[in-house]
Amino acid sequence: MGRSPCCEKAHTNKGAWTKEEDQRLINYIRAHGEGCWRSLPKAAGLLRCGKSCRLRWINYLRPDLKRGNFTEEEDDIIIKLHSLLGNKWSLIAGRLPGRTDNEIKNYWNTHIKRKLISRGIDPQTHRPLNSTTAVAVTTTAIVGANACLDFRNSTPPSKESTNSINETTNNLCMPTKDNSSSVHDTKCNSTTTEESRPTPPPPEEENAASHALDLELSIGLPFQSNYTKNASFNSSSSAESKAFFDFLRPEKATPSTAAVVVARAMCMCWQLGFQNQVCSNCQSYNGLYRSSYC
DNA sequence: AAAATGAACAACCGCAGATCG
DNA sequence: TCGATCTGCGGTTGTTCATTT
Repeated sequence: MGRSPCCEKAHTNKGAWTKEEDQRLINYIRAHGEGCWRSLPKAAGLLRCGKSCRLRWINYLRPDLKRGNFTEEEDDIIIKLHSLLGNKWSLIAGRLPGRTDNEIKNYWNTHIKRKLISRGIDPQTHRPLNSTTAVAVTTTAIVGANACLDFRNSTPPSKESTNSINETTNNLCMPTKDNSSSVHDTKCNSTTTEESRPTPPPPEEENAASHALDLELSIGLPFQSNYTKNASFNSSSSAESKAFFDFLRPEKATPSTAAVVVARAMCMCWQLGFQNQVCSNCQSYNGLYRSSYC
């Protein structure tokens, strides 16, 4: 069957945009707003594919873009979010106002990757480069546990996994003083097996992962919002898993969805900025409940 | 000064999910 | 319910600029 091409390729320009093309696109969007990228080129008098127009606008012409170098703080946020989300550039970009997914992706590939490697950290796994065995074992363990909160998988949580998340929510926790534990220590109080514990990373990784960084992913909402108080959470609710993914998209997230999601997926230690100490509840440094709860 | 090399960034491509009729 | 279409995402490629030899 196959799909029709997004545009008539024979009559479209490719390559770098000219100033005139940029101006036409800006003028059109100012007058008519975004939307219907397919018909936009013709309407705006551009010999470009709709996708190309969209990309140009989003990555380069949008007025709210923040150009210029990334700050150290942005670096830390990107690293932290990447460790949670993987290559979900659009989600990461959603947490960095003024930055685009493409920009972050490029920046990751050209700067941060190298930075992490020079620190002896695998940029994909965020673990020490020489601990591949431990990583493999850990990964297996997590997958075996249905990876209930594996953000690196773009598939929304299954009903079962959402259930698991529910069971671990609203538990206030405070960090322990166990500073001897590693960043990724998995002293899970349930079924995590001994062999699933990863090798403790070197102190350097702690910096890289920036555990002390409070990203305010909770948007500062209290747990006891009306939603969280009153809603009878049906763990198999698709609305809830939708809320989770909406949360990761700021333009879609509402205060209620954010509160719900944070309450369900993140431990309180995350919100309180205790990520530099192992938490007695979630048993991790990153505020994420371990998959062993699943 | 010129060529070679590497880094940075813009843009393209193909795919998957969402939406609509 | 299903197919067609649209949109957005992530990976990859191509081009430009800077640095090194």
